Amino acid sequence: MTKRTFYSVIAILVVLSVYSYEYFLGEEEKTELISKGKETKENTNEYFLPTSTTGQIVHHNGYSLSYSEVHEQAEWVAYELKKSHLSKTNFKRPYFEIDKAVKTGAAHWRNYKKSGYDRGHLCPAGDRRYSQSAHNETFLTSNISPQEHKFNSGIWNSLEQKVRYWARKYNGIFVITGGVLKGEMKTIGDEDVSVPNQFYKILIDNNTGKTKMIAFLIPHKNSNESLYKFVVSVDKVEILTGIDFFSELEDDLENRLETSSSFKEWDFD
DNA sequence: CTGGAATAC
DNA sequence: GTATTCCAG
Repeated sequence: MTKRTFYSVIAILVVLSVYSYEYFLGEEEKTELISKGKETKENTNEYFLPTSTTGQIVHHNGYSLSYSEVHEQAEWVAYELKKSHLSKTNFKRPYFEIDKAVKTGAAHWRNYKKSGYDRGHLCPAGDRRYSQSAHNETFLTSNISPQEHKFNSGIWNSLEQKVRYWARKYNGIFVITGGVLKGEMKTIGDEDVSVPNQFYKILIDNNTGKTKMIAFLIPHKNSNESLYKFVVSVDKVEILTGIDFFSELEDDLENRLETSSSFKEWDFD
């Protein structure tokens, strides 16, 4: 065996062992890895979790979130939307449940009843249609924020559909989304759930060889303007929210990508 | 797709 | 609270 062949065999063994190790991991152990932020894989966007300003990160199978007890909703929800996740299966909408994984107690859906606001999904049900459990998991009150119906079914819905389009086109993307929980906000319900004045969505594509990201910041009202008009730099969202995104990226790359508000790499159709 | 609400049990 | 049916952006 030549030296070169020997090293090739070693390389193959290493790759195989990594994959088999992961294969045999239970969900709990995977969650462990995620929370420690040590999971890195090739050809995937998984696990770009932002920092938490509230100190309460919760991991579900289909998404992770950072819960703000003060505002009774997540400051961010993060998940990977793989190409393979895209499905047209039509599940019946379940009832919203209180997220028991939120130790401080997530809000009850009653806060939203007759409030005039939608229970707006942060991780959309439409992104988790690959299994019944993944779909139902999005119906936790830690995954919703009060949204005007015209906003939710309008421009926000358009953005969510664009995300699915990009996930299909770019072979999966990683999504971070939430309301901007700052400043004066209206509240609804007995638990005073804050109504954000703006919502953001940040996408990173680490699959197509060249890492690219894009951020949207949209006022909480419907708009007929084109989506690209709401593109901002990731830095702007960081300044607004106090959340640090993509800190695991190499500093130069992080800095270069986060200061940019260019969207030329993203096909808007 | 995104959702609410009325009604009956 | 759950299930069904009907409704709107």
